Amino acid sequence: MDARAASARQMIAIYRTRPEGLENCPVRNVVQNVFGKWSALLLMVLAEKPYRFGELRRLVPDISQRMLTQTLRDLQRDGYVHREVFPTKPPSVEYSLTDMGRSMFDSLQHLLHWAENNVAAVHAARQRFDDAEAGSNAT
Amino acid sequence: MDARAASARQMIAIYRTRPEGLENCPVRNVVQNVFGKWSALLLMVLAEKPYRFGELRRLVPDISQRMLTQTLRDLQRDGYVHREVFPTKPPSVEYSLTDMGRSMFDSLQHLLHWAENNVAAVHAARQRFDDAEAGSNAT
DNA sequence: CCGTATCCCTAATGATACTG
DNA sequence: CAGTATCATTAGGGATACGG
Repeated sequence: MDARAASARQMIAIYRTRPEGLENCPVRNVVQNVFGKWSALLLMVLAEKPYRFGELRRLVPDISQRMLTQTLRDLQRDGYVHREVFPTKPPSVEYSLTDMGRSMFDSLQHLLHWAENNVAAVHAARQRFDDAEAGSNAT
Repeated sequence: MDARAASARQMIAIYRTRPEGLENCPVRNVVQNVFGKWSALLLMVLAEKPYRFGELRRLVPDISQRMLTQTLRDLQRDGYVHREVFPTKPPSVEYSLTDMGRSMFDSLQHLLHWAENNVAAVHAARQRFDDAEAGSNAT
């Protein structure tokens, strides 16, 4: 608790110390890009093993081709994903995590596991909140 | 390395097994709400200690009042934040992390720290990517 | 002081069609 | 098979003014 507080204080210090800190904040610069609608999901899939473009599409059935391309590109740009083109006919492209991607994913894991183990609790909290809200809105 | 793959496979299994899995996926249901533009930042601040509404505004100077209210409300709804109203005149409101919030934040921490320690590497990766792109676009 | 309501604008996403 | 381009839609977010 004091460890957490100290750690938190240190991080927000970076953020709020100087005006440019707002732009250089790791949370905004780094974390934000992992928090896109599809990023975490794709990282999870790629953490299992490398996959081809079409395979990823099938594994994440509700992503559009547009967002798949774009998200992979963003992840590649930040250095998490490696893109390898095989000059077959027709060409195939394989995506895999880089060392940096694996390193980052290991840190992200903790949160993913927490989520897995606490979906029910979060849903319950929402339920309570919504019920209380409905109650206070009633006459 | 196989631990990661196994863990990842298990998680995406949950996600892709059944159609309703798409909606019940912890990543979407839980993690997504921590990944909003301001959520992680506010959690960091509140992890240090409880704060009043106005204090939070000052600590995160570039958030609008609207988004501060809304983000706090969302975090409260999911059970991470407790909202306590003190009937002073004028009223003051204190926000603090709940036990669940602290538990979740501990898991999020890992990622935040990774980001802190790797901002430079991520920026470097982006630079390389953009340079390579510019190169291939040139004649 | 805290929160809400409104208006408005931009960025994010999806659907669809087309190319190497 | 992978990827791009275009269009249309929506959700996210900022500014401002008002209310308890």
